[in-house]
Amino acid sequence: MKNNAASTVRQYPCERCPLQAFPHFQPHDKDEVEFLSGFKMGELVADIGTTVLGEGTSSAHLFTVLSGWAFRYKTLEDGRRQILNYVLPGDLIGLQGSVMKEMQHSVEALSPMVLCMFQRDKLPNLFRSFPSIAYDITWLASREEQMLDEILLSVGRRSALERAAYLFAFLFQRAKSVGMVKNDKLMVPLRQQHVADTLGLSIVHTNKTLKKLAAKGALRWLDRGCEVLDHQMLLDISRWQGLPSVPRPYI
Amino acid sequence: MKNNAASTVRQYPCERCPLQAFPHFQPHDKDEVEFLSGFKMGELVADIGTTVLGEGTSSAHLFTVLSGWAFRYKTLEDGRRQILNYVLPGDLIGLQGSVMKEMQHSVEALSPMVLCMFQRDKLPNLFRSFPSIAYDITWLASREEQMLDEILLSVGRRSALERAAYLFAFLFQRAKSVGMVKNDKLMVPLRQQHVADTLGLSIVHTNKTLKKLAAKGALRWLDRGCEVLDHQMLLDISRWQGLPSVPRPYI
DNA sequence: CGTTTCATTGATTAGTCTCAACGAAGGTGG
DNA sequence: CCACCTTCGTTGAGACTAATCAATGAAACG
Repeated sequence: MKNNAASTVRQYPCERCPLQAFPHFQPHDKDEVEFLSGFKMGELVADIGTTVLGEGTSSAHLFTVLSGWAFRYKTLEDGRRQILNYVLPGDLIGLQGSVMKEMQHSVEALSPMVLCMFQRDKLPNLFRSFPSIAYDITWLASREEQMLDEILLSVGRRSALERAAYLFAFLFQRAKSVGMVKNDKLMVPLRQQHVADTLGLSIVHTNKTLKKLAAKGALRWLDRGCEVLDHQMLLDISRWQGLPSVPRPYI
Repeated sequence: MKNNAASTVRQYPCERCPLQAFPHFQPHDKDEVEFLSGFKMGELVADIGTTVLGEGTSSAHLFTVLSGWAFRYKTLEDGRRQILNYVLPGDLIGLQGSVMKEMQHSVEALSPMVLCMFQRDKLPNLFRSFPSIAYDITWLASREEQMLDEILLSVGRRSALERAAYLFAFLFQRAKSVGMVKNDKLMVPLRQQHVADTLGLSIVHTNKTLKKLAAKGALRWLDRGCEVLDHQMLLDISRWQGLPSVPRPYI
């Protein structure tokens, strides 16, 4: 809930975008990099707990995550919160705010983050000048929808244990594709409250469910956050076949 | 589950697109209509129960609904089904299949439908030739994401009664914007099984929940389908403030 | 007119929530 | 450096929500 000061610098020129390093990220050609370089306004460095984008605001820029974790969420009037999805490097946020009137959800940092910041007014110009990048944006929007479809299936129809297993298998796969998995293990910077608000469960029942997964050796809960230990077991428990592994764009 | 024969005719030229009639649908200019006319391959007429798009297929065209109701869904291996969203006139379906490898969900007709069918290979060309239409497609993708966000919030965090009320308030608003609401009442062509699979509840509990809404006078269950009677009551019960009412594009 | 689909209802069980209390770790201010 | 406070994770008990099982009637379908 904090809204920490966030500095705006420019550490990574687009020619040396850190996202290039990841295997299935499709490279841009020279013209595109040049255009994006002008489209980019700067970088936003955000601390843990910073609200990067707030529901109801229309100001909003468009961001690509360069490093760090965040989550998207909505709340009901009485405070009940639902986490909609997680945001990892290469993900685009704020498109809703750019394309529609205003944001209908918020985004909060789970770890220190660096974000690449774009000017939303220039989006129509981008569509005119660089159809290939416009297509990439649509691709990313489509992927977000696909992830939401899976998450909704999970929350609606899987049992608590399956749901939890699905969540960590999902995060593992996404994190792996951006080089965050070391030694086939992953550290996820979440509180149990985040897990509960993702799965649509109470915090107490979430705790009991996580204990079961830990007892099976699928993961381990640490002081603040959790370590995914056995990705395959999580896939088995959730009966999920995993994300399609295809080359993906980024902007 | 039926896959009825579906005929392909061309009853509505783009210049006389039936979607023009709806108040907040943004009109296209002449150039756009001309282009869309070439982009359009024909019309698909689908019966109740027809699978318009199937999970795992990549063939898939891109469709805009001209009339009728459908729903998008995913299933788990053991048959548990989650309905992800409903599809009404003006909605675009099959974008995932066009942009990514293949469809990750299915779409089934709830009523007789007429769909406008586009050739997916021409999508990159559309992005090159008509950035304004490309932008509209992105707008529609963003709107779908926004709807999914709300539905996920509902399934994850609302009680059974609130969830059911939200569903019918949501359908009422969407249907109203495409002229389906007469006399402030709406007929929704659903079985209780559809409602259950949308809300993530069992059919028995869904039945009991719907009875409560009916007892309050918010809706009425008929032989096959339901009539929404009191939209305001549904809004109150679900504590939902409704969809933003803004002009929207269509293709 | 038999068969299937759909809605309905009651009884029982299972899963999840709420309430409550406590301990451990980390942060803060004196 | 210590004392206090807050946050976070953990656990048990009891209450409640929703699932499952089972049976029935009504309407649609062939």
